Amino acid sequence: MPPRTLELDRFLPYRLSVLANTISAAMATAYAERFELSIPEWRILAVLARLPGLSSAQVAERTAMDKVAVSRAVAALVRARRVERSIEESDRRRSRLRLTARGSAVYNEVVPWALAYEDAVLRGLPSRARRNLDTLLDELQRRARTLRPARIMAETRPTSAKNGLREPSSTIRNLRD
Amino acid sequence: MPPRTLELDRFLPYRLSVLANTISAAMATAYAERFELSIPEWRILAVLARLPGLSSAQVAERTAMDKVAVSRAVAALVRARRVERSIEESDRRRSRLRLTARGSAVYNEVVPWALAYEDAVLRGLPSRARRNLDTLLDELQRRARTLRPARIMAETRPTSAKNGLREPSSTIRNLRD
DNA sequence: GGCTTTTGGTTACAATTGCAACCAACCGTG
DNA sequence: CACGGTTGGTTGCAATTGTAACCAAAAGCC
Repeated sequence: MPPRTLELDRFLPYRLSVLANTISAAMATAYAERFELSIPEWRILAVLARLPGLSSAQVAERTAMDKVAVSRAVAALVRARRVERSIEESDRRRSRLRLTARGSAVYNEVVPWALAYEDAVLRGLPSRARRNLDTLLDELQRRARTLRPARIMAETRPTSAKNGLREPSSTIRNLRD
Repeated sequence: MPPRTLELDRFLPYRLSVLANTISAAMATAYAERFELSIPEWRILAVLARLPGLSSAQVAERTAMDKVAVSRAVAALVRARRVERSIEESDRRRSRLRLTARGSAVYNEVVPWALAYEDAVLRGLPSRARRNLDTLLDELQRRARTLRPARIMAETRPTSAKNGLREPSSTIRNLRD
C-alpha cells in the first residue's frame, strides 16, 4: 500500500531538478556576466573544442540539445565570431563547425573556471563518495533514458491496495558504499 | 595545471542537468496527458496535501519555485477547482490554500504513479547505493546553495599558463586510492 | 531521368518563463 | 494618524524555449 502522501523534498525527480537548477543558475549568471555566454553556447564550445569539424546535428547529439537550440546558439556564436561555419563539400546541406581563435580563447578562459566550480561543489567529498556519485549518475541516466513512463503508469493502479507484482530486481553489484 | 579540454559528459553540472531533464520531461508528459497537470501544479498539490492552509509564499518556499510561478500555477489550480483559496483574516493580503475534494482526488491518483516511477528509476539499486544517493544529493544541494560562484571565478586565473596558484581544491583530485 | 522520401538546418509562431513594475494591506516610527 | 518601508500577491512585457512548418540538398526507386 503506497503512502497517502508524498514528501516532496524526498522525491527524487524533485530533488534532482532543484539541484540541477541551483547549479545551472549559478553557473549561467556567472558565464553570462563574465563571458557573455549562455549555457547552450558554452556546451557547444565545449564539444567543438574537443571535436572540431562536427556538424550541427552531431553537436546536437553530443550536447543533448535539440536541433533548434543548436541552430540558434550556433548562430549567436557565429555572430560573435567565436565559431566559424564551412560547408561540407560531400554533402552541401551539412556544415562543419569549428572554433575560431577567439572562440578558443573564450573556451580556454571558461574551462578552468568551470572546473573550479565543479570542484568547489565536490570539494571535501571523500573520493569514494565521488566515485559513487559518478557511477550513480551514469546508472540513473541509463535507466531514465530507457524507462517507459506510460508503461509504469499503465501498471499502476490508482490509490490501489497494490501488491507484490514488482519486477525482479536486477542487481548492480558494483555499486557499493 | 588544468586540462586544456573538458569532457562535457563527465562534467557534473551538465550531467545533472541532462539527468534531471530526462526525468522531468518523462514525468511531465505523463502527468500532462493523464491528469492535465503541469509540474508546478503537481508540486503545489504535493505540498498542500501535506500542509493544508499554507499561503502562496510558503508554498513558494517549499517548492523552490518563485512567487510568480506559484501565483500562476495556483491560479490554474483554482480555475480547475483543485485548490481553494480563502483569505487569512489576521492578514488580509495573505491567502490560505487548500486542496478541494477534487484536488485531493487528483493527488491521490498521481501519488502512487509518481512513486512507482521513482521506484522504477531506483529499482535494483542496492539499498546501500540508494542511501548513498540520498546523502549525496542532500550534500550537493547544501553546497550548491551556499556557493559563491563569483568568488570562485575571482579566484580562478584564466588559462593559468603562469602559476601554481591553484586553490587547495586541486589536491582533492588526487585523493584516489 | 522524374518522383517521392529522408535529412540537415532554419524560420515562424505559440507557449513558458523570468523580471520588473505594480497594487493593496500591513508595519513601524514619529 | 500620516509617512516611508515591507511583504503578499498579481499583471504586463520581454526573453527563452518548444513545436511545427518549411526549404534545399541528398538518397532511394521505378
